[in-house]
Amino acid sequence: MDRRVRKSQEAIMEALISLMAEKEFEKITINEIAERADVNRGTVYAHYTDKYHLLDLCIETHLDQLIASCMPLEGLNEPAYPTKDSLLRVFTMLEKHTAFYTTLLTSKGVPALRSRLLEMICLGIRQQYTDLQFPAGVDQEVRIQFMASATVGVIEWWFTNPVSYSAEDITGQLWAMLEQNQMLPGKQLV
Amino acid sequence: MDRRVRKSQEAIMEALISLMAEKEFEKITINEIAERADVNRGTVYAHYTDKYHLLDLCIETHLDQLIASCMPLEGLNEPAYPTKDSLLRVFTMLEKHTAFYTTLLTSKGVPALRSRLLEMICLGIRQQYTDLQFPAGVDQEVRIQFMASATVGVIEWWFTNPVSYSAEDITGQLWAMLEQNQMLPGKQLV
DNA sequence: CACATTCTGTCGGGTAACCGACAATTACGC
DNA sequence: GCGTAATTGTCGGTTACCCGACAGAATGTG
Repeated sequence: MDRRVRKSQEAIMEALISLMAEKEFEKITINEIAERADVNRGTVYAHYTDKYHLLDLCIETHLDQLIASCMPLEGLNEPAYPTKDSLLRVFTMLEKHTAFYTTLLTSKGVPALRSRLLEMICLGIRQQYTDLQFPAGVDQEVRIQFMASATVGVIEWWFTNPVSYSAEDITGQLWAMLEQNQMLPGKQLV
Repeated sequence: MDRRVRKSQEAIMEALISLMAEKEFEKITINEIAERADVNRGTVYAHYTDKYHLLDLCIETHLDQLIASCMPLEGLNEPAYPTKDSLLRVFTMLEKHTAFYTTLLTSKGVPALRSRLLEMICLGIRQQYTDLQFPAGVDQEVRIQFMASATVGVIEWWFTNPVSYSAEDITGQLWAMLEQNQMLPGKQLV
């Protein structure tokens, strides 16, 4: 992608996030976004039809990064199913964009991120677990919904609560709980 | 100035400073500068003939900012001669660009900044003191040189020493010494 | 309501940055 | 030494951004 396009988009998205931390989404104007991004107003319209479109792509971009971060690393002999390392990579990415996630998870009137996040995590789990054996007795889709909801809940709590664990800490705790509930195939496979 | 020009120049200058904090000036290449600035290599050449030119303009830009910061503020009834407030503005500006000044004042082989800084301060003092009475017995140019050298020395010490006073603190101390040596016209005028 | 102000979305002309390529020079390792 | 790689400085075609202007919609203030 052209260097200029990337810079403009990054600046515009960052501007929106920083504005959303100050005032509610509906009160934000394209003018403000352009000004904060230090970009001509026309440039905003060149990339996005309106601020709703911008918000959508903003979410999409961050979730894509999140997906990429939990993909098994090539050359490191990582298995195709989730590991504690891949989970840590996700939380590290979340931590890196704290401003974005705290804003969009707490900002009232814009619950768009939470549902997209849950959706994304379900999809990720479903893909990674497709070839694996699970303990019997529970429908696989129910199990996936269970795990995804629990994970999203922990993420939300992590961002909205003043007590701030590090990415390593929270990863360790979440992983322990998932293991404790025998919802990871590790024990069957390793 | 065109928004794009400003952004490019800021990015390039900042890249040079950050590189100078890591390696000596002669080892730095245009490629590295462009890469760090996230700018096409051609853009560097569009603004500067070579890295020496870039370093010069870099120094010039920062000194211009410094000069602007010590100008008497309009509308605040500030006198035309230096005040403690104007000195504080200078140190605040210095503090704001700590990375630049510490790098350029400590980096061996590039004593360009120190001499330009002394020169600039002499000029500033000479201009601001042009209409004022001084205690007799000392040539005015000698006095100016004395004050400027002392000031530059304090600035150098401020940046190169691990003990870090705030801009307010160091301003207070320097002002006290200048007053103590009766080198400020304040007592004669006020 | 009338009025002023701000915001919106779009357009066209101008310009700076991008990118890839090039030959010439310098730096480096065998 | 000699060959390879990196750096330098320049160029031309392409693209994205800037800027000012515009009419229409929305907002808000008397």
